[in-house]
Amino acid sequence: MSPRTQQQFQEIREEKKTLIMDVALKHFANEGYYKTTINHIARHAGISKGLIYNYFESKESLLYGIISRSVLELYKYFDINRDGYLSEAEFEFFVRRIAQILKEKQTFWRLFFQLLMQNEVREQFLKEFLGSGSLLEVLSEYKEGLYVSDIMKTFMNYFVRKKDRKGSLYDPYLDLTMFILTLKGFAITYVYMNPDDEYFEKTVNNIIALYK
Amino acid sequence: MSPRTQQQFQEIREEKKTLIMDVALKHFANEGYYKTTINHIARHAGISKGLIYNYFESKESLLYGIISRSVLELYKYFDINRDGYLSEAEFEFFVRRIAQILKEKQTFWRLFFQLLMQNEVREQFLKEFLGSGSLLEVLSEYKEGLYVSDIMKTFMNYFVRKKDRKGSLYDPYLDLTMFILTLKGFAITYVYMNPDDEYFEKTVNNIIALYK
Amino acid sequence: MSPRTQQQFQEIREEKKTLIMDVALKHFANEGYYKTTINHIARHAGISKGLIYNYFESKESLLYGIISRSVLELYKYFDINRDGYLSEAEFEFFVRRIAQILKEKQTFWRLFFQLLMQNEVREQFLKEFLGSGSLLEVLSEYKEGLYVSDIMKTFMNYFVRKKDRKGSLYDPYLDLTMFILTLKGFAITYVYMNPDDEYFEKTVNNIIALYK
Amino acid sequence: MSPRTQQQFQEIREEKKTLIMDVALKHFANEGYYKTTINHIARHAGISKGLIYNYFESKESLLYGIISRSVLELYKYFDINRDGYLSEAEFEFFVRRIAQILKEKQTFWRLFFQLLMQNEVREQFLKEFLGSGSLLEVLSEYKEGLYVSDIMKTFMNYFVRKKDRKGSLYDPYLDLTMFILTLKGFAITYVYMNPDDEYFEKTVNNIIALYK
DNA sequence: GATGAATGAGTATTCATTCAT
DNA sequence: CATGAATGAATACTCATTCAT
Repeated sequence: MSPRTQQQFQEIREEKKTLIMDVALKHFANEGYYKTTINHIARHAGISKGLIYNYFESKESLLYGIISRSVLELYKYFDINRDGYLSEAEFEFFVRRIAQILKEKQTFWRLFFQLLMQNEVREQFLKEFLGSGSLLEVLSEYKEGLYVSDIMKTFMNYFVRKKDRKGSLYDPYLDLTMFILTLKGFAITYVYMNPDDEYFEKTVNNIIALYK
Repeated sequence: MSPRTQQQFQEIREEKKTLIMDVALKHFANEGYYKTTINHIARHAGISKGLIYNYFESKESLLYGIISRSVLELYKYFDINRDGYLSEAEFEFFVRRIAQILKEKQTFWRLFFQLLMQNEVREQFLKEFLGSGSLLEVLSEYKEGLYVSDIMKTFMNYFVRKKDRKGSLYDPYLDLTMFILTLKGFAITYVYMNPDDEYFEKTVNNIIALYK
Repeated sequence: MSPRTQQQFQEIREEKKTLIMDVALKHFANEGYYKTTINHIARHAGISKGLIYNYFESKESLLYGIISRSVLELYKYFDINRDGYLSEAEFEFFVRRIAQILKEKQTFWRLFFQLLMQNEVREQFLKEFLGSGSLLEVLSEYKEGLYVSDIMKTFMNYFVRKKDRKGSLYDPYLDLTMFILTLKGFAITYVYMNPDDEYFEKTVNNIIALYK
Repeated sequence: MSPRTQQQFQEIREEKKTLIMDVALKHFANEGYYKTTINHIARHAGISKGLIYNYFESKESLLYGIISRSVLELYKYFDINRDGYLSEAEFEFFVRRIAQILKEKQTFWRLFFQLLMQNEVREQFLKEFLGSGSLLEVLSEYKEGLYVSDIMKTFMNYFVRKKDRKGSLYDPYLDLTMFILTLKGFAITYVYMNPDDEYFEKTVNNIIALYK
């Protein structure tokens, strides 16, 4: 009979928020943001329409919430060393890590690429979430100037160093471009496929072999 | 003052249809299919809402019309020989052709990838347009069984033949996968960039060098 | 540590009720009844939404509570003698009293006039609160028949008696109408102005001079 | 079978806009702006919800449309001479005119006072519609400095001139304040009453007698 | 063929009210 | 007594589509 404590309320809030975001992500990713109605999300989450608005200001802010959450998780999962130096081993680790995250968060990546393909959303989206240097940058675009972000500088540095091994004809910028473009192709290919496909691993190995 | 002939009518019809599709494509690609209203299209095409329905049954069929038209054009532009044999020269030509089409039809490709990223649309879309073998298949997915389409068979054949040159450790299926995945990454990278970028050509050459 | 007595509980209840009504009045008056949400009131009162429903059955009954309270206060503040006789001194006192109450309860009067201006609310409102004769009647309307309420009879009586002084051409009903109408104009003018305006007092004196 | 001309469309638009505004005004004035739903208006106008949005951007802009229209009409009906001079005859004419407009546009005035009584609306409303000097200013407030508007200056001038007749003790500013306040009381009294009331005319005459 | 007024089903959003704790 | 999560009916607004002219 005693009222719920502040903490209990907090827990309920967190759980419900998570539930809503999980369900929404699934449907946004599969049916598309516009085709997914708030009603639909509520029904599949087993809650009322109104409750969603208790936790999120609008459909759009729900979308932002989902992305923010995933971006934060990405940072935790995946923090490249910021000294700007990437060893070959680290390079390989990086690629494998991306592949792994792609598997684990396949649904999020579907949403990510979906938004990325919409010109209008794209602009705002990139500005909002790619400011601080991240894996997302690698998989989206790197338009702003010349690889300004930390992660891009780190990679550039890595490919420049390869020049010593590869000879003077080697164009590190081209190799970087090719690497990122290949990574993107890889991501987009497997984001809609069963990642247990035997060629998933083979492809990863091949990319590493090509650009290490 | 003489009444228009049947053919003149036909021409007017075709012109109007083209106008509508051009305007619609531009807005679908840039603002997104859902965010683009029929009203918007009509206003920008300088015609009335009703007229659009004179030429297209629905918004969706307008979308289909646009895609069909482009697919048809693709066939004209780009018809790989159907004997299933692809020489090295033809392979190179094929890649350069894709790059060129990407440049010329950049807007269409933006729409294409946008739709491809939406799971639900994707299914129906692929079934509708990829049945008869085409470049689209290469840039989308090749889920249905094992490369059933003609074009895919042709490519598979090409990469299998490479085995003679590359030795028995060479996995033609992996190479094909890598090639297509790279092509996809290339397409997605440049679909939103200025194609006059100097690295556009360099990248094309590199892809050819890697997979020829 | 001793359990609270019945009376203490009662006092707490009264305090909370007062708090809620005070906050609600302020917001109803300033932002309008419809634009003011229960949530808003709760937040500004530093309590929970639910608690409001512990004290008031509904938003509407909260409104009624506020008005009832003010009406009761008005009676306390301001009880015209019921013998139906109003001396000139009493008349003057009455007008000054109204001006004073207008100053002190400015917020309530804002709410009062707001409700009065809504035809639908108006009907019900007037029936509910003006039945027993009150200052409110003077400042709202006096439609029901011919001045049936006590206070109106008293005033009518006052103006009729003035006829002796003013001569036979004098129309006491017209003078009463003018007096009340002027009072209303006065109220509505100052309900939104700073009542420390120097013309506030001057106007009061003028009204008294005109209708005493 | 020939399509409608541009002018026919224009006429339809005007008619429908008028219809919608008429119906909306009636309900806004009687049931209140917030209690009146778009659905309600549509049903009573015998049209669909959607059509209202074909003519007005939002519920609020419908309200603004209604007010603008009436304000424009007021200007046409009622244009005080701008030379700043008001003869006694013109003064009388002015008061009678107001009374007449009050009768003719009773519904509008109900809406007007309703909005005026809502603090929040009030501010924006006054700024929007009272800037250029008008009857509305007289019946609302005259807060901005010292009667800056033309119409107010004209009146001030009128009352100042009265000083010659009334003697040096006469306070023209007080008299103006009283006049306007009385006018307001008059308006508010009759805006909800049957204007055929015999005292309507008598009151008008009395106001003229008092302040001419 | 061409127009744009008209429709209505659908969508996001709000908010008074309830109720388990 | 007190809390705020939860509900759902109601509301403003959108937009593809129809159709009379």
